[in-house]
Amino acid sequence: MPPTTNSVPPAPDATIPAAPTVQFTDGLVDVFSDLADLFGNPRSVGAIYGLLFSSIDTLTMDDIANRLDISKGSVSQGLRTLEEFGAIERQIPDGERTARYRAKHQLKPLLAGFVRQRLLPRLEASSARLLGLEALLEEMPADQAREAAWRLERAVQWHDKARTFLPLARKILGAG
Amino acid sequence: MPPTTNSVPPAPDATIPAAPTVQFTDGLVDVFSDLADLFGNPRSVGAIYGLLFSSIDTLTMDDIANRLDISKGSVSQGLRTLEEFGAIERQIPDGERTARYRAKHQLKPLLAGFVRQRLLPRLEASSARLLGLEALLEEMPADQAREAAWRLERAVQWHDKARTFLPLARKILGAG
DNA sequence: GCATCGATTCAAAATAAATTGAACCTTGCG
DNA sequence: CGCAAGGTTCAATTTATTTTGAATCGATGC
Repeated sequence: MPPTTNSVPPAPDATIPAAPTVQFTDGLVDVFSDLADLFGNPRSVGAIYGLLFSSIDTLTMDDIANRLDISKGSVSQGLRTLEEFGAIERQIPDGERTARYRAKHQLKPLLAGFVRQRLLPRLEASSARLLGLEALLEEMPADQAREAAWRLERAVQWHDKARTFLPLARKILGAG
Repeated sequence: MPPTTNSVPPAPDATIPAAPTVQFTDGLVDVFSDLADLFGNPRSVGAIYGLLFSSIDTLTMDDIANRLDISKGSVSQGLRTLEEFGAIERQIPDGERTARYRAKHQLKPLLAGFVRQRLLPRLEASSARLLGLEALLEEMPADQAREAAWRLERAVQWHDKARTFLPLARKILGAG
């Protein structure tokens, strides 16, 4: 065994106690990855949020990429998404050049941002499409038009209900 | 032009009026495909529901596969999903062998089925995972454990809130 | 029994989505 | 300026999901 090796030998007393903390973070990262996936977001977005959520200190892009073992590109995109949602905060300490990130630990911003950025736009696109179908009713034979009309109305009602419901949901859930 | 051709020549007066009705159905199929996708289901599931939703008559598997131009396999799977959600009804008329399907035109069964079949199981899996992390707290250094504990509690609270909220949402939305 | 029709299954193919990483901006500083 | 560090973009790749369709199942009637 060469005495001049560069490798860092395991320092039993110092490093072993860290393992549960690492596992804990990994667990939260996994849970948030699953949640992101459940709601139609890339798992990496959830992973980044989970890591920030579990971190005491603020983290840089490189910290995140290294810890999660994903590319800087993914981290950049994921952080952008989370910032658009309003789920995290960016800060650049005075005199430094690299940005540091922290998670907001409330549910409300995350939820509200997700609803605003992802859900509502698509719901509204569907609503608009439905309204466009109304014009067809006049061109249809009368008997078919009658049947079509109430189906269309039903679908429009759903959309309206969903659109008015989402802000309400934010309020009910948002207290956490 | 051979007078004995088999091809069906367009009968202007009879077929042209049908076009708007076809367009109408296509429109609903598209909208429901988008909604299915928005909620993490295959587009074909939405397309099938949209077609049934817009149809006056009940349809068979073959009707659906032909009209949407998708394989019987996809239709079989999509119909199963929709039946599990409770969004459609299957019936086999007396003396016939092929099943016929109709959409339930209420939002409630569709929503409730989706929540029960897709959302809750995954939320509960996450909750269980979080509880498993509690055991790690005891093995962590005290200062880290304190920080970890309230983060974990926060995440658990979200899950609990979401789980109790979903049935409520069903009630509020379900009236349509 | 056995032949047929309707329906389901699931491995393979096609398609869609996420991730990578190298090229490219942008900013701050000498 | 010109350089370098930090960050972003996006075409190419990898990975995940959906769809297909041939094989199979199961029920019905002969």
